[in-house]
Amino acid sequence: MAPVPEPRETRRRPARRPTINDVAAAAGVSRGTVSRVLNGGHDVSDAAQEAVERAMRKTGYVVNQHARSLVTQRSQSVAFILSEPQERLFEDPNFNVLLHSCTQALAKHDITLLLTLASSLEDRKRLGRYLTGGHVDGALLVSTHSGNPLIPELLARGLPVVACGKPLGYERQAAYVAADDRDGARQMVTYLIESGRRRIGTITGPLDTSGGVERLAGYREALALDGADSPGLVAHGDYTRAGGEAAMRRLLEAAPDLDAVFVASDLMAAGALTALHRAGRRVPGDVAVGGFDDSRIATDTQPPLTTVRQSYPRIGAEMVRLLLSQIDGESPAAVIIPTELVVRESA
Amino acid sequence: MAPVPEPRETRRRPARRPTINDVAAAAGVSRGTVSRVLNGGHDVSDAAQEAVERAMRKTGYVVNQHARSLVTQRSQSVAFILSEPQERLFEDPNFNVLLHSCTQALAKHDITLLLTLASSLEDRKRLGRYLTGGHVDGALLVSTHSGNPLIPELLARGLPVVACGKPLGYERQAAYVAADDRDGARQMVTYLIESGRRRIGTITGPLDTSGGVERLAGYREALALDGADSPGLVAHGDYTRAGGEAAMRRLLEAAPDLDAVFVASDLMAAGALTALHRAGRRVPGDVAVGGFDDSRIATDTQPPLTTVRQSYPRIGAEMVRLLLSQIDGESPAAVIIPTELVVRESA
DNA sequence: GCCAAAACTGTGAACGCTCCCAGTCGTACA
DNA sequence: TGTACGACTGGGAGCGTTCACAGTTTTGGC
Repeated sequence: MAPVPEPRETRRRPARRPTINDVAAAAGVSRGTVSRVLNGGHDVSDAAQEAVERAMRKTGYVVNQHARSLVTQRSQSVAFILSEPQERLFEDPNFNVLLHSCTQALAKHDITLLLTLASSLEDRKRLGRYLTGGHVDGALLVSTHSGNPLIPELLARGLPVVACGKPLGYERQAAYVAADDRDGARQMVTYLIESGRRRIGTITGPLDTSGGVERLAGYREALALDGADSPGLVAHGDYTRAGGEAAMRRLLEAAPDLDAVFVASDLMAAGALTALHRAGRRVPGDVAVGGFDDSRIATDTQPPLTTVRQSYPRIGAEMVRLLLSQIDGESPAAVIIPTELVVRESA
Repeated sequence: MAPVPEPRETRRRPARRPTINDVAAAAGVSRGTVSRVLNGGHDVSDAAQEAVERAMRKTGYVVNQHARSLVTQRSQSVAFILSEPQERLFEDPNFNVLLHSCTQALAKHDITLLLTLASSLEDRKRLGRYLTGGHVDGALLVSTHSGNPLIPELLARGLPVVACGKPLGYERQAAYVAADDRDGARQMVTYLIESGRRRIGTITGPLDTSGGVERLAGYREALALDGADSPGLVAHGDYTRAGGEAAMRRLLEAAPDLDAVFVASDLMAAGALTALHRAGRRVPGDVAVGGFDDSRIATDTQPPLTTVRQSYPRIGAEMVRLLLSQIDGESPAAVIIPTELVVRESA
């Protein structure tokens, strides 16, 4: 009788991937020595070191991360969590900058960044299980609207977490890195006042984000300080271009005589410019426009935007620093990054 | 002597997270029973089931994924790999659609999608280690330029991989899902010919991607079939708007009499429209423009683009299907998704 | 009321690592 | 020449699960 032919799969799925024991055997040393080589090679003779390295190459050994993590309780990876409808973020050039700077900062510590999405409730549940199951050593949170249920869950599990922007409702418990939104807004509005504007409106961000709240607060502070408080000049936007355009239209209707507007993001400011243009107002001649973010958009608009710069590379670096220190057992901290007025042509 | 105060950290980092044994003890059952509850609850009495569930709630138990993965050899997660400079992809609305459809399809199997970035060589190395270390059960690859060193590495490890678009150089070894680029291009160019165009140029994608190569091949096939071959009418683009604009300018210079152009992506086509407009050509009056992708951009241009639709939701779903079947031990396969001509106003 | 089968339960043995301790050398110093 | 110490090595124990198997109890058919 002919032998049964070997099933096809056998070739694709090697019976067993080499373990540390296979390497040890091939190198003629013990498991312990191989492990030492794997972890920095302290207290290993040159001969052993070389034998192990050769054996690893020969066997094609790759460490089994699960086995390692099981004992070290570390996974050498952290999650970068988007719990926002994705499109909005991907559209934002600043998001790319932040993502990139976090990746770089983590790379220095040989930690992999995992970008995870959670748009639906279902997603969020699975993600919660994933994160608290020990898959990652910590989490970086962006776009933290208040009421994000992931925050308390991770906090309760003791998973190190750092938010980008004040996590409304958890400022005391979760670490975060935020730009000095209030001061930036104050700088901008003060600048508008100093350049002679008297009827200054604002388009805010969503008021369930700290950026939305704080920038509005800064606007109010600057105006109250100068006794030029002007209620009714506030319109709410949602950080989108279309939202900014619509808000600007409302503002023009409610206060046709306004001569300046502080917009809480560059993208919304771009929309506001469109609305002003359609309404026949010149910028900055009739109406001065101030943005926020100093994103790539700011230089692409006509005219280029006077705006408030927040350094995303720095924010990313600080987030990573805070996260790593928490992973090392430090208690959570908050960092506020200063903001800076950038004068261009729109104001 | 006063006792040394307990260090602060103790509160934040609970001494030990509860294990399956703690749950078993609290529920008055054995480890095995708890495990059975964890894995579907087969062969577990109602009383035991309930006792275990109560114990899990009481102890705040969460399964340790590393321990589980160590024995099951599965991590219930797959990587979605971007080895491209990120910005380009994030700008592409189709990318979002693909990402979303993959996430959804995986969610049905309770598998988490991990988006990983690898722009630099260094990144790629770390990512290689991460992936082959057993962290993920498989990988989805997008934007696969030929010469991506990650592909052979993952293949050699036997990690299930599915590429989006033919992975040039590894078509035989790696599974992939691709739109029928060649046929789509053929349809478009045939349509241009049939509507009476005679001097038909093309703007290609990068020729180290299968989309670039195949769409050009389709263009050539359609023209050769009709004996209307027109060498010199080919310009190369890079899938960006600016690249499309520049390529169109070159085309106009080399062949001022062209009356149609097939552009290998909608984004480049949008750039081409700008160039044509600047050159004073009317579309479609003087020059017909055909795009590819049917992305969101296609309806935003002036005039809206006649283009070739490839269904990204379907591509994502198929990628996941192929990946899961490979994880189950099937051998890699290729799937070609049909493309469809969408006639709008630009041609 | 008996017996086989089904339903349920507990336990030892992995899974592949790291950590720690005990041990074996060789070397420098008294 | 003895001894202490450092450099290096080997192997047991344990990380928290799942799995297979051997039990024990319950059920159902005759």
